[in-house]
Order: sequence, then C-alpha cells, then structure tokens
Amino acid sequence: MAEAEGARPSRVTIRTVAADAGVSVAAVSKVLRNAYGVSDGLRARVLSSIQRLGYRPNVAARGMRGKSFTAGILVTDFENPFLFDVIAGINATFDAAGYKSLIGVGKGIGPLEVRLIDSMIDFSMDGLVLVAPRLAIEDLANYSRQIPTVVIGHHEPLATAFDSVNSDDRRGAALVVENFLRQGWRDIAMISLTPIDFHGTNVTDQREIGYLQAMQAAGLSHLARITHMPLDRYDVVNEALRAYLTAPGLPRAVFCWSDLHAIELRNLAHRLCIKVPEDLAIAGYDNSRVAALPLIDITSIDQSGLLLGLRAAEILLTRIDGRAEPIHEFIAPRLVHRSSG
Amino acid sequence: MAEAEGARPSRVTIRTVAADAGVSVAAVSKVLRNAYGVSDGLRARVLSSIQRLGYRPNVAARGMRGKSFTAGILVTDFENPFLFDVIAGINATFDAAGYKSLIGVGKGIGPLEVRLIDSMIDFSMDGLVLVAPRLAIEDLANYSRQIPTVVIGHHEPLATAFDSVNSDDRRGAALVVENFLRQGWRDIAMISLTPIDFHGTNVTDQREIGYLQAMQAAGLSHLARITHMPLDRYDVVNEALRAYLTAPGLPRAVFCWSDLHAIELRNLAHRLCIKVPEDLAIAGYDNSRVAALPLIDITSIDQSGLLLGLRAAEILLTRIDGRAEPIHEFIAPRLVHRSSG
DNA sequence: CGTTATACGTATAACGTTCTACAAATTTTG
DNA sequence: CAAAATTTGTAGAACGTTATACGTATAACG
Repeated sequence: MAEAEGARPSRVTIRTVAADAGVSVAAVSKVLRNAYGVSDGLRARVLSSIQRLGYRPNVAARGMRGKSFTAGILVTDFENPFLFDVIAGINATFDAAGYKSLIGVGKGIGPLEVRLIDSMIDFSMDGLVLVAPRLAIEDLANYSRQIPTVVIGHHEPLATAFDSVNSDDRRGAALVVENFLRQGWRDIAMISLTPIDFHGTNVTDQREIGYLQAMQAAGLSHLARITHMPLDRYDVVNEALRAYLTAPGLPRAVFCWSDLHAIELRNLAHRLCIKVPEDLAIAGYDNSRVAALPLIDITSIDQSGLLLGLRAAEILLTRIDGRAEPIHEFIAPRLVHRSSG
Repeated sequence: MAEAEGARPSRVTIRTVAADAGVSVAAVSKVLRNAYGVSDGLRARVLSSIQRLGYRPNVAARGMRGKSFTAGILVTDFENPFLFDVIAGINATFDAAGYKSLIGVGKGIGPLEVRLIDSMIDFSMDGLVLVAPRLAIEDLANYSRQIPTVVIGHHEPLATAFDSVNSDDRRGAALVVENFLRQGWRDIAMISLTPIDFHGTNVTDQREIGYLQAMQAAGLSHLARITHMPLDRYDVVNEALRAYLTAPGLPRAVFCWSDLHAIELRNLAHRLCIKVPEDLAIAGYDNSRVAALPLIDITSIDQSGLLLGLRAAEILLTRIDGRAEPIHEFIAPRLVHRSSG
C-alpha cells in the first residue's frame, strides 16, 4: 500500500458544506443542532451535502461555544479488573445518548489526576466521571463547581456540587461476615487497605465500619481486628501477607479488601500448607475474573461495576442538562460463594 | 462541606492575564509559546500573573490554530492485561515531553474505533497511538494521512503514512517451540486466534508463521497443527477448550495464543485430571500477572509492553515534529519459564 | 550623527463552530 | 386586502487561542 506523501488533506468545514449546499454557514449550523427555523427542503439539501462531503463537526471548535458531547472518565489504573465493568457501563449509557468518552489514567497520583482533569476541562468536555479519585477534597469541590461531575467509589453524602454513585460498602462487608458466621466461624479478621486519603469518608472506611458493625451485631466485637496493607507495591503486599500467615494468632477466616489480596493470600496459604477453607477461610472483594477461575476460586463480593457505571453516566447526563440538586445513590452488592470460604 | 450553588465561575483566559499584567494578549501568547521577542522583565511579569490567577491555556482553542500537546491512545479493551504495560510506557514518554494522553476504548468494534478516532481528530489532538486496531486497512491508511499515527501490534512493514512498533511475533512463537523441544517434546500443537481481520499482515498470522517455521526447522512439519479459537466470548472459549482436551489425538504440548487461553486450559486440565506438564505442557503469551501466580504458573512470552509503549510514543513525537520517512521497529520477546512447560 | 539592524510589543486576522439579532418572505388574521 | 404574525434564512459577533505583519524604541555601525 503506497499512499500519497506530503501535505495532509485540508479539512471539510462547515463552510465547505455551506458552499456546496448553496446556503449560509448559519443555516448549516442550525441543521446540525436541529434548531428552530429550517424548512424540510433546506434540511434535506444540507444533509445530503454533509453526506457527500463526509463532513464532521470539529468538536474543539464546537466546545468553545456550545457542547462537545464528550465526557471525560478518570480512573486510577487498569490493574483493578473491577474498572473494566464500570467503564463498560458508562460507555453503554453514553453510546445511547450520542455521547463519547475519553479516559484518563491517574495512577492514583494526585497531581497527575489534577493535570488530567485540567486537560479534560480544557478540551471543553461536557462532564466528568471520576472513579475512586485520590484527589484532595478541596480540589474535588473546586472542580465540581467548574464542570458537571459524578464520582464513583467515594462517599461524601453531604456534597452538593457533585453527585455520587457507590456500592453499599457497609452492606458488602456485612455480607461477608454473615457468610462466615453461617458456616460457623467466629474468629473473623479483616485485611484492609492502608489509608491513603486525608478525609474520612472513603470506601475503605465504609467497609471497615460495615465489618465492625456486623461483628458487633453478632456479639463478636472482642474478636474483630483489622490489619492494614497497601495494594500497589506487589512485593510489599506479598511480604506483609507472608508475615500475616506465619504470625501467631492466625484467625479462622479473613475478609480481604480486594480480590488481589485474597488471591495472593490463597497462593501463599497453598505454599505454606495451610488448607483453605479447612484451616483458613478467605473472602475477597470485586468478584474479579481471576477470583472466579477454578484454580483460584475465591468467595467475593460483586459490586456490579456495570450498574455503577450505567447509573453514574445517566446521572451525569441530567446534571449536564442543568439539574442543581445533588444525587447520591447506592447500589446493592451481592455475595458470590466459592470454595475458599 | 457546602459550596456555593449557582453559576459556574467564568474561566481565566489569556485576556484576563494580559489585563492583570498590563500587557497585550499577544505578549502573553508569546510567553506561553516561548516565542521570539520577549524581554526578561515582561516574561517575569506575565509569568507571575499566570501564577497568581491560576491561568491554564484552553487546549481546545489552542488546538484550533497550533498544537494541543495531547495525543490519543486507542485500545481494544482492558481485559487483556498486556495493555496495562503498554499504556504505562506510552504515558512515561509523554509525561517527559510535556504531552498528555487520553484513551479511547474501541472494544475491538470497527465502527466504534472509527468514531473514537474521529473524536480524537476533532479534538485536534496532535497524534495517535493505535494499539492492535481492528480497523479496516483503508481506514487506517486514510486516518494516518490526516494525523500522525503510530501503530502497535499490527504488522504492515510497507506502509509509509504511519509508523509501527511490534514485538517480534515470529521470534516469540519460535521461542516457545524451542523451549518445548529442549524438554524433549516433539508433538507440539498451537491454539491460535480465530481470524477477525480482513488483511493478512496481523499479529496472529505472524505467530502462526513463526510456529510453522520453527516446527519445520526441527523437521516436525508433519506434526504441526493449528486450532483456531475466539477470545472474547468466555463461554465459547471454555467449551472449545473442553472439546479440545477430550478429543482424541491430544498433543504433548500446546502453544496458546494468549495467557487467557492457557490459563483456561490449565484449569480445565486440572478438572479433567490431565497432569500439567507431565501429560500436557502448556505455554501462553503476554506474561500476564495471572500467569505468574503460583497457583497458575504458566510459561509465557513477555512482549515487554512497557518498551513497546515507550518506543511508540517516542516515534510518534518525531513524526509530529515533521518526519516523513516511515519507521517500523521490532522489540525482542523473552520467554519466562514456569512449571506448566 | 544619521542610518541600519535588532530587540521588544502590539494590532489583528485567522481557526471552526454556535447563537443572537435581524431582514425577507410567507401565511394568517380581522 | 391591509396589517399582523409567523416562518425561513442570513449577517456577524462571540469563544480562547496562535501567528503574521507591523510599529517603535534602543543599540550598533561607519
């Protein structure tokens, strides 16, 4: 395949279309936005010109005055398989509404997230979906005043400038405890995430509260204990889990903050000849594909990422349309039982 | 936290800065682009105003005349963990060059990919990195004439309008065959991907060629056989693999197109009491994190996604800077040996 | 000391849209 | 059938930048 070298072909603009159809630029714009005041004849003429020339409105120029019909999605990274479903859900809603989305990867680094959001605003996107942002709370408040924003995975029920959609993390944690109790285990511990945020309203806290409350409800407060671990540094996690398994006072059952912890834990248990679930029961969170593999097979909480994404996008669209009152919504989690506990 | 309701604050523009610094808009623009003809005094004044007001140039407006310093990345989906490294590599290079990236998820659906690329062009992005695009060849040729483009995971060494960076897929396949041969196995089969593309230059073909050539080099052409399977539909894959394992004439060793196949295969073998690697040796591709888990532990080819991404971004930057001669580069793959074969 | 370079700034026309006025043509009224 | 109301289309000013062309000071030259 050999294509012509040299200058890139000049773009078909609204002016090209107007000239071709023999009408004014304004008329073409009206057709594009299907605004008031176009006859059927004119519309047909313009539409056929658009078709013939393969015209596409320039989003950048469009955004400078009106809407760009594009929203930005900010995620931390792709390592967490849960995000895949969330994004699929968001995009499904957007597709149906004629919106497009572009994704930024913030890697959980505050300053990078800030830059990406800046970038999205600068591209005059119409709205933002932030998934588990690590932003400082004042940045979040600040941005949401500049651009319609929906947050997933960040509890802040009193915020008015942005909306949120969350899995009911307290309920999720309770589901795990109840599941363990049903099997007769009482010595239930939790492995949670090392706090990284400065504020006290995030997902991790909710799950810990849910765990503690469920233990209390069962009269087991004295057995409840939480160990914190990071998620990002693989070797650190591995070392910490190994220490956890070899220390005295190993619990009967462990509720892990993420499948990634749970998977690692089952692997290590296997190596150390600790039988799962006979000696140690394990449950994870996110119901990831790996957890479902027969060789791994870990009980997990399904957050229904798809639904979270769907709703977040729907809510964003109404916020873009001018709604001012905040919406804070919860999605019910679901426990998937497997051989690990 | 309660923030003020109502109108979103109006943006700080280049005009605001100019007024604040007591200079012309043009002067500010010059400082921004560090163009010729600004005194140190003026620069300092403008810079301090920018700082104080928190001014950020609007990328959309910027892109309408000059560069937007943003590139688009198109990926198929996030299910394939290999993409994670690629994106990290791309972003590392971009970061260093003051570029930002926004990601579109094409889900391997041609029309959606087309829309996303359109969108990126419309946002006047400076360039495109396409990762394993499913685009029709004429679309690819067409787009690469409109905007600087680098493709990863798509072999087309004669293309002049775009650049490419690829893992040496033939060599990767050969590495697997050689590994199996070293262990004394001769009856080596391949599970490849059901062809989805219309053209004959893609990754899948390259791996098949590499496999066949390596078998031939070992005088084993008569034993070489390739079975095709899809990747997307989980249940279909599972069913196909089960049939594969129970049919007569099971090979001694299987080279799988992706870790996702290999993982599923090892799981099923486990269920069917086929010992790995004693009865059946398995190798995958991509060296994903799951393949590395002790409970899974599958021999795999590392494509070095990070390096692929790094180089692709570097090459894109030079193409944006005006290079006209095409670059088509290869990265050497590496075999990671594990217990599966 | 006049002439020429050179450095520094400024107006202002793009870029591709949207959208508010407004004019012209057509239809509906009384 | 004139007056009013409505429909249909057009100018042209934004939007926030870049970049060209052009003035001035100031410095260098013979």
